[in-house]
This record gives sequence, structure tokens and C-alpha cells, in this order.
Amino acid sequence: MDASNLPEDALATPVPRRREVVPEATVARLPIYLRALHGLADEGQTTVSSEALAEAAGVNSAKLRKDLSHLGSYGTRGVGYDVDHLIAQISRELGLSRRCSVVLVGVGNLGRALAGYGGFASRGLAIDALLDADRSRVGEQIAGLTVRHMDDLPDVVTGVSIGVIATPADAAQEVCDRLVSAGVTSILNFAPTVLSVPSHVDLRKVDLSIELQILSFHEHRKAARAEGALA
Amino acid sequence: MDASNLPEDALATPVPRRREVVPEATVARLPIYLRALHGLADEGQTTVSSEALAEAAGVNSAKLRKDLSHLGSYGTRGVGYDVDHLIAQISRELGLSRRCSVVLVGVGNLGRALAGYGGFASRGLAIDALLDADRSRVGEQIAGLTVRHMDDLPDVVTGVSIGVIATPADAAQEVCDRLVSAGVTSILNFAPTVLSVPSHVDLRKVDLSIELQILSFHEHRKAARAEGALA
DNA sequence: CTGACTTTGTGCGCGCGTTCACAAGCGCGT
DNA sequence: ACGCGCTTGTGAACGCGCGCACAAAGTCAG
Repeated sequence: MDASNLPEDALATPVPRRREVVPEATVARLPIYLRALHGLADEGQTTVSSEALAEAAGVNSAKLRKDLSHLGSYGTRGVGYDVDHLIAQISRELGLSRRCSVVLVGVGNLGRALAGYGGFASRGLAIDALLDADRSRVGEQIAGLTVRHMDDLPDVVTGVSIGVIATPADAAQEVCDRLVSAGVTSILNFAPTVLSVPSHVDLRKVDLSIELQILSFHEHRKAARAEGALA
Repeated sequence: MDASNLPEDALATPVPRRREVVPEATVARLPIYLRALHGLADEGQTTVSSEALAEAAGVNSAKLRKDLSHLGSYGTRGVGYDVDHLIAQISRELGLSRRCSVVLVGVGNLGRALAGYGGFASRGLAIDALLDADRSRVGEQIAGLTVRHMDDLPDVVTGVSIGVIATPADAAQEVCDRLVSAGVTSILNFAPTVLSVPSHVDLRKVDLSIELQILSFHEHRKAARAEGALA
């Protein structure tokens, strides 16, 4: 893409050449690989084969190799991948080495849980600020952070930032708009509602009840199949 | 996705249902349609066109029509869909009319948030029991439920059940195994680890930190593209 | 009853993602 | 040095899902 028309890319840049655009499906799996690699590193493993890493990540080994090939050729044939090196490459690809501030809006039950969730900090993504529209909650200490009022948003958002919405559904769109106005270009929405954002903003959503409903469907289908089998 | 544990029957079902197999991608969107329909019903709408419903759900109208066509022909050409009827049909398809008990294991920060999350009950999926391995938490009242000990699991799981794992990562696999032993065939995992289950068990996972890392990747890429543009 | 308008349902082409299968490459033992 | 075995990286086939565009089917006015 942008690197394709650079005449001498591989020699000049300290960073290995970006081969191509990484498919979205691959990006979604990189964090899983990263987690598995950290687990292997903690066990003292220095190298790992695609077969072993795929097993730890719960995916097909061919898929894993193709995913990693989109980042570059970081493996050694006959040996496997160097664990630490691969961790570094995936972390760099995900932008985890670069400082990236995260702003969480809404400190209800879910917001509190997210603020206290340890999985973020261990991957270089720590929540930097907590905001809430309810002034009675402002000043409260949660997970080492002080809750600030929503109106402080412009002061909190500095440079590259990710916004997390953990408010009730009816407040989500307004919060979303204010995040966008403040310059946030990536938003993670936990509120059970459809948000509309400008095209330059990345929006991901996690709906807890939807996952349960999908499981309910499968339970229902399994039950129907069982009844059909004995009929 | 994790289609590896989805059993596939080569032979047609003996049930003379004209309904075909609903694609997984469609199932994942049905809850979104259902939520949008409930919103329309609350506004007093009795019928809705595919265009309007697609807008409310945030999807393409052709996709919505194709999704609904997998359930049957419930629309009226020239008019649209009857809101209440469509709600009933989707609810039936998702198995929400059938009683389906949900067991939540782990009442830490996240477990508490899930227990108090209102989105479940409004869709016919209420959490019926809270379990925890920590005896100091047993007896605690959360969202109208009393926390019971993990050892009570066999008494709690009766009939069709869905298990939700909200424990730390290192306890998740053991909890998962105990759920499976107790007869649970659908599991929703919030712990940041890869779980292995028998092929007859449906497993879905939600990893909060993975979503953030995916957004981090896009931020990183946007920043890199901006730098490349001015170079 | 008829014709014009509206909206559903779907056939079809296309692009993405997954998987198989194998050639290329690397280390190691002899 | 040299072949042998192991593992990576990838070409190719396949299947799925998405979206366009249109025919089928219903409503409504006169």
C-alpha cells in the first residue's frame, strides 16, 4: 500500500517491511496468539512450533502459519518460532508498544468491572481515566483512579486515544458523539444499542446478552434435534 | 470462528420442516433485530419495512431480508413485517420462549456486573444461580440472588442450562470441566484463556482485552498511515 | 376490475477466509 | 560434506457470506 512505492524500503527502515494489509480476521486472532505466547514464555519455552502454538491458541496450525506470514517471515524452518521475538513482533503490529490512552465512560457495575480488569494492563493497554455523568460518583476512587466528570472529557483525551462506553443504552449515543467531538477515533461499546459514528471512526461492540441468546439458539436447536431423532 | 466443535449432520433431519438450517452469521444478528423490534414496539409501531428495520439494526436491508427469509416468509409484500409477529418468530427461533436456566460461576467484579445486567431478563434469559469457589462469598446477596458454593453445582443445574464462566483464568478450565460433568451443554466464557470442551458442548468466548487490542491495532495503523502520508 | 406503486424474497456474482497439501528451507547427525 | 527429517510458508481449491438487482406478490386508488 503506502510502502509499496517506496524504492528502498527494506534497507532504510529499521522495522521489517510491512508485507501487505493484514486481514481483519487475522488481526482478531493476534491477541490470542499473544496471550498464548506469554503463557509459553512464563513456562520458560524459548521456541515453539506452529503446531504447539496453534494448540495453545485453539486454532488450526495452517491458519496460524498463514496469519503469521502476513506479518513477515519470523519463523525458522525445521525449528519453529522464537517466542520472545514473536511476542515483540505481534506487540509491535498491534501497536501495544506505542503508548495508547484509554478512556472509560460510565462507572456502573460494568464500568467498575472493566476498570478492575487486570487483562488490560498486562498487554500495555491500561485505562487512564474514568468519567461519569453522575456528579455523585465524581471523586470516587476505583482501581487507583479518580472518577472525573464527563465535562472534563476534552482535558482527558490527549493524542491517540480509545474510548470505552459502559453507560446505559439511552446515554450511549450522546457519549459517543462527545467522544468523537473530542477527537477519539476508536470506540468500544458495551451498551446494548446501535451507535452511528463518522466513517473515520472505528467502532466495535460487545453485547453480553447477544452472546447468551446465541447459545440459547443452539440449546434450542439441540433440543429440537433430540426430539426429532426419537420421532 | 470456532466452528470446529459444531457437529454437522450430512443427512437431512427426519422432521419435515420446510425450514432450512439457519446460517451462523444470521443467528448472530437475530438478537440485534430482536432488540430493534422491541424498540419499535415500544414506540407503538405495528409494522416495519425491511429498510427501516435494517436502519435501526445497523445493517444492509438486503442482508436483513435474506436473514429473515431463512426463518420463513413472515413479511407482506408492499407492506412490510408485523412487528409483534416478527418478535414472536425470532424469539421462538432463538429458543427464548422455552425456559432456559443460566448459571453464573464467579462473582468477582465481572460476575457482579453480569448478575446485575438488565439486558438478560428483558430477553427471557435470566440468571438463575450464582456460584463461587470462595466460601467467604457464599451467602452474599447479589441482584436478588444468594451466592452458593461451587459444590452445589449438581443441584443447581437442572435440565437445559447455560453456564457462564466469570472466574480468573487459572480456574476457568476446572470450572468448565465441572459444568460439563454436570450436564451443561452451552458455555459462555469470559475468562481470558482457551478452554477445551467435548464436541457436543457449544463454547463461546468474550475477551474484553482482545477487543481493545484490535482497536489498538487500528489506531496504530491509522497513525502509521498518517506518518507515511506526510513523508 | 385494473393498473400503478410498494416491498418482499431470492438468484447470482464476487471477494474473503479457511483448509489441504506440498515444495522450499533449515538444522543435525553421521 | 551431505543427505535426512522436521517445520515453515504458500499456491490452490473450496465454501460461505455479502450485496446488487430484479421478479414475484401484495396493497391501494379510482
